Amino acid sequence: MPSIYGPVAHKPRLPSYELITTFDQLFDLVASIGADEFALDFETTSLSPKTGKVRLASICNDSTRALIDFYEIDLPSDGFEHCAFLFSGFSPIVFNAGFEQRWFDHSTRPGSVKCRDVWYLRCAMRGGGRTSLARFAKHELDIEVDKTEQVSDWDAPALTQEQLDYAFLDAEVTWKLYKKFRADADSEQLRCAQMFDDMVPAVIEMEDAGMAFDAAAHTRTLQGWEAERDGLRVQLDELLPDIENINSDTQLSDYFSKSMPDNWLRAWPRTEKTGQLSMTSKSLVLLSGMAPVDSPLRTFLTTLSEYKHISKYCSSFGESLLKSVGPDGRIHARFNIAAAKTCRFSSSSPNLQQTPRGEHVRQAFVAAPGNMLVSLDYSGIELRVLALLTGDERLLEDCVWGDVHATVAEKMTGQPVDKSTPEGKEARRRAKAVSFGIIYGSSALGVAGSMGCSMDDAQSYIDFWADRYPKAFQYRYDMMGEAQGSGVIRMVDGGTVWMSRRPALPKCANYPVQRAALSVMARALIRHKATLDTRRGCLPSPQCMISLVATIHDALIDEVDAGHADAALGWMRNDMTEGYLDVFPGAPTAKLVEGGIGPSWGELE
DNA sequence: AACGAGCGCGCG
DNA sequence: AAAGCGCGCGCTCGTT
Repeated sequence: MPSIYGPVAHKPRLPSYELITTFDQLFDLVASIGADEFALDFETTSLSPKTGKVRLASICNDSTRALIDFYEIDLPSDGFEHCAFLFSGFSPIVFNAGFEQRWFDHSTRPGSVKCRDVWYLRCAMRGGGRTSLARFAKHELDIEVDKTEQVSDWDAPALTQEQLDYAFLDAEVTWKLYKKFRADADSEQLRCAQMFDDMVPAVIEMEDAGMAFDAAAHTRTLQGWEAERDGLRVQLDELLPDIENINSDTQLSDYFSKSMPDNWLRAWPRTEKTGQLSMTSKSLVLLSGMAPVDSPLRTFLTTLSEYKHISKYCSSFGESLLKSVGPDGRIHARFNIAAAKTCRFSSSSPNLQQTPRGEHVRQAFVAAPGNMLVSLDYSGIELRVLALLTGDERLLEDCVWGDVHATVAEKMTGQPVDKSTPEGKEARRRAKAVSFGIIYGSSALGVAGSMGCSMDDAQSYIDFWADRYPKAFQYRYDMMGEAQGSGVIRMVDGGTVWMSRRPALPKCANYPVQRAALSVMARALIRHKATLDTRRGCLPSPQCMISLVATIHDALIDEVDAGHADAALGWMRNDMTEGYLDVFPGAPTAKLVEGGIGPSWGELE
């Protein structure tokens, strides 16, 4: 078949590449790559294999530079579908592995091609984040990648020279980036990068499955919020009719700056950048406490706080969540691997990780008819991994066999804590704030701020903590020392995180802990995906559902056929336990996970 | 009209 | 320099 592009020879103005238009050429190309590493990039006619095709694949390493046009390949139809198997056993280097992986999995046995992500390699070496290939290339290579062709028509019978060049450039840039980071990577960092790569199949499963959403029930919930919001709005308008937009913190700040006496303005917390009066819920409650009981001002401030709360639900978790529901009645959120600096996941479109626990939002995330949701979370995982990272026997013992917060509370108050009394609950809550302060690297100032106590009291609480858990306490300073000495901190999974020139204690203290918790979840997720793949292969009826649907930092959620819910819970418990042991071999597993089964996210027993 | 900064707040 | 970690998103407001 003659090529519509004419002679394959290429204009020299850009680094040349071979245009592949026949199956034989492709076969030879793949054979010539052999075991060598190579970068790969697809141009596709849509974002999903369900609705589109792979038009181009560009391949680049030091000895091979090729661009494959699958519309030209001399096969009956849809070239890529029939050629993808040629890449079985290969591990292409890509940017944004989830994308290329989906197309391979659609056309070959899932997992037979395992994409490796150059961005995850960078994350393993420097710490996580999100970027585009263009920004990545600009920052690391100072190469400008013009992305205007990215959204061009990749379905056109004949592609323009610009389209072809752009397509190849992405693979070339990916290869250059990979070489740069691979040259500096040590084996531990590579082990970490592989962990991120290995998470990709689980993430694809979660994103593709989505979570069923009861839009009708949520619409009723939203109507309730809106009625409450509108009622509060009427009250606010009656109390302060001269504020044009009650939703504007700036206008509120201006109003109070003019109308309130100086002693109020001195007490009123300010915002960080612009110094206007803070309108946080905390500030409003603080200020309302200064106003006389039943005064209009007090009523206004408390009502404003309530109004802002319910407005938040309306704007962030009302219509926008309903709009996120796909044609299949499910919400397909994204789970972004290593998106946080600590390489924790982030979630977006929508951010499932910020779904409110209250106001019946989680009840709208349901299992489809005939299914149940199965969920477990690691209990107190951050304190637990802190104990394991530091070898603090007493902290570990308290995490595993006791109640850390109650123990710290007893230490702080000098009295036994009865969790059934309000005093006991309050003491435990305050102890929890201290322990979190330690994990976050707080100073006495921070602890005092979060607990609403004096600096002296806060310091004494911290001293109690340091006395009981000396190794865990000392760890924070060890990590700061490591950061100051080397500029990086080595994480438990082998990855490293670049720290700023003068690293602050809070970050040095927290990053390794937050990262260790992520590592545990990552190992659990990888194992659980493998378990579900195996179990699905043994099911009597193929339409019987067992799927990962979400991870919320320290929790996993599956949706499963009701008849398999108990079994799935057991598999999940085992996978989460083994994932934890992958990171901390031999660690105690008692009371490690808790959770249950239910018809919705909000009703798990 | 589009964009970014700033703020606030939901979650772990 | 700030000094309790990590996110994403909706809103307002000034700039382009």
